[in-house]
Formats: sequence, structure tokens, C-alpha cells
Amino acid sequence: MSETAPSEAVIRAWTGLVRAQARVLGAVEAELKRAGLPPLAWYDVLRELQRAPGGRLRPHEIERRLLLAQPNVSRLIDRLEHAGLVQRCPCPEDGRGQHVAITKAGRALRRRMWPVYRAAIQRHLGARLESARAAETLAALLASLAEPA
Amino acid sequence: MSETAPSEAVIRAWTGLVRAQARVLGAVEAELKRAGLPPLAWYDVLRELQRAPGGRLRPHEIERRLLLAQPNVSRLIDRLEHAGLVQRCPCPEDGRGQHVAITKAGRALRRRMWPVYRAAIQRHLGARLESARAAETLAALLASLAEPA
DNA sequence: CCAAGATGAATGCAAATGCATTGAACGCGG
DNA sequence: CCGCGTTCAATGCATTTGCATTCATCTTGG
Repeated sequence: MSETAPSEAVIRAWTGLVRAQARVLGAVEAELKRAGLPPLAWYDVLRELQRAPGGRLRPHEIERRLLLAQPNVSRLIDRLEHAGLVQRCPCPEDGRGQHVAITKAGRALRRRMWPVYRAAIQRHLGARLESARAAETLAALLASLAEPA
Repeated sequence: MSETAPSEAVIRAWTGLVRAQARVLGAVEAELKRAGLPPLAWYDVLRELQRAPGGRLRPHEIERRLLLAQPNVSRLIDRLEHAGLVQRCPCPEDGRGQHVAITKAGRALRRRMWPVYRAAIQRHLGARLESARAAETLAALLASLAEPA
């Protein structure tokens, strides 16, 4: 699988990846919106924070984990902070940086989003896979692609 | 695969889909840019036009095929037209609509983009799949997800 | 034939993204 | 311990996206 020209199957995989993601992500995002909930990116940040020890992360950690551009992280945190969902606090061990900590309201919102999000994932992804085996296979293939380089 | 709560494997597939797409698409898009070429969306439109009979499509066809929002298609066409790659022309059979036709310059650009694009797909997707079988499997799974509803 | 709703496309405006630059603090080599 | 390259984060600005609205034309039921 590493010659110069991609096989026809690789090209179909590429097209599928782009299209499937657009289709599924779009549908899920739309459901969140219809439920009056904030966009997925907010959920992603809140989940990463909640999973992290102490409920906090450095901005560049968020950037790495969510594959976002640095200025976008900066402003995403702005919005979350403005909404009272996270809090920036000084970082003793590095004067340039800071910690971003999830707040009580942040945890509450995440808890409220999850059922809607979960149902949307099931409806738009889970229900469209043939079998549990298909889900496993897909997850495994995609996981290897999601890894750094 | 159609109960209410997604299995753990479905959730991993979801995460993988979002992350893999971000990683791979980002890398491919970056290569096009480094080569001084326009964004992928331009290529997509040009390819759809070139494949279509007569080298032209109605805007809403482009919208459907590429899963774009209507106003975005409208402005994407603006940019392409401005760059001389496509041409809008009146649509005899429907006075509201129009045809968007690829120009010579459009075909030339597409031809120039393809080798770079193809190599990027191979490097960032093809080369990271274990085998031809993996590519086939992935393509098949994603194709079913990319289909409408 | 006409009115009323549906559909195709454009536009105004707010929000988000990408990109280059800036400013501050870190850490290493000398 | 100092200077210099590097890293962390924010900001300004141009571009793109999202969303609601608008305008025009088409279609259909009466």
C-alpha cells in the first residue's frame, strides 16, 4: 500500500471518508442544534477537560487532542469561558501558559448534551452499520488513520 | 445495530471517523496549498462538472453531490467564475436556474491538481492502510455511510 | 387561467476559521 | 548568567461559513 499512485480502492476510501464524515457529522450536529444545544466542538472540549486529571488542561493539550488550530482553540476557550463553562487560571509551572478548568456549569452542560449526542450517534452511525462486527472493523481502521502521522 | 444506545464500538467508530477525517483531510489540503494550488472544494466542483454530460451542472446538483449548503455553493461558484474556471449561463428549461459549465482553464487546472492530489491521498491514506483488503473494506463501509439517509 | 405554495439561486449579516504576527516566558549553550 | 532560539497563547485581518431572508420562476389545484 505504499507505491506512488493510490489504487482505485484507496480513492474510493478517500471519497467515502470525506462524504461519510460530512453526512454523519452534519446530521449529528444538526440534532444538537435542534435540541437547542451548543455545537459539537464545545462538547469535545468539555469532555477532554472532564476526563483529564483535575478537570483541567493546557490549551495546547486541547489543540493536540482535538486537532484544532491554535488560534481557534484560543477563541473557542473564550466562548466557553464567556458562557461560564470553563475557567482560565494561571499556570504556576509555566508563566506563559495557563490552565483551562471545567466548571460546575460545564459539567452540567456536558451531562445534558450526552444523551442527545449519544442518540444521534446511534441513529446516524450505529443504526447504519450492518453488524457489531462492522462497527468493530470500522473503528479499528479509522483509529489507525486518526493516529499522528 | 439499532437499539437506542450506541455500543462502545460504535462510539469508537464515531470518534475515529471525526478524527481520521480531520487528520487525513487536513494533511491533503495542506499539500495542495504547499503546491500553490487552490483548496479541495475547487477540485471537487471541477471534477463533478467535468464528469457531467456537457461539462455542466445546475447549482443545486453541485449542492447535492458535494453536500454543501446552498449559499456556500452560490459563493463558491462566484469564486470559480471569477477565476475563469467555470462559467454561468442561462438555463433555457428553468428560468430561475442556470447552468454552471467548466471552462478550458477549469479543465487545465483540474488536470494540474490531480497528480498532487493523488499523491497526497496515497501518502496520507493509502500508505497508512495495511493492505489492499483493508482499503476495500474501509471503502465499502464508508460508502454505505455516505449514502443519503 | 389564476392564486398559492414550492423550488432555485443570491444576498446581508453575524459567527467562525485560517494565517501571519506579536508578546511573553522558557531553556539551553556558551 | 546572559543571549538566542523556541514554545505558549492572544490578536488583527481577510476569507469562509451559516442562517435568515429575498426575489424570481415554476407548478399545481381549483
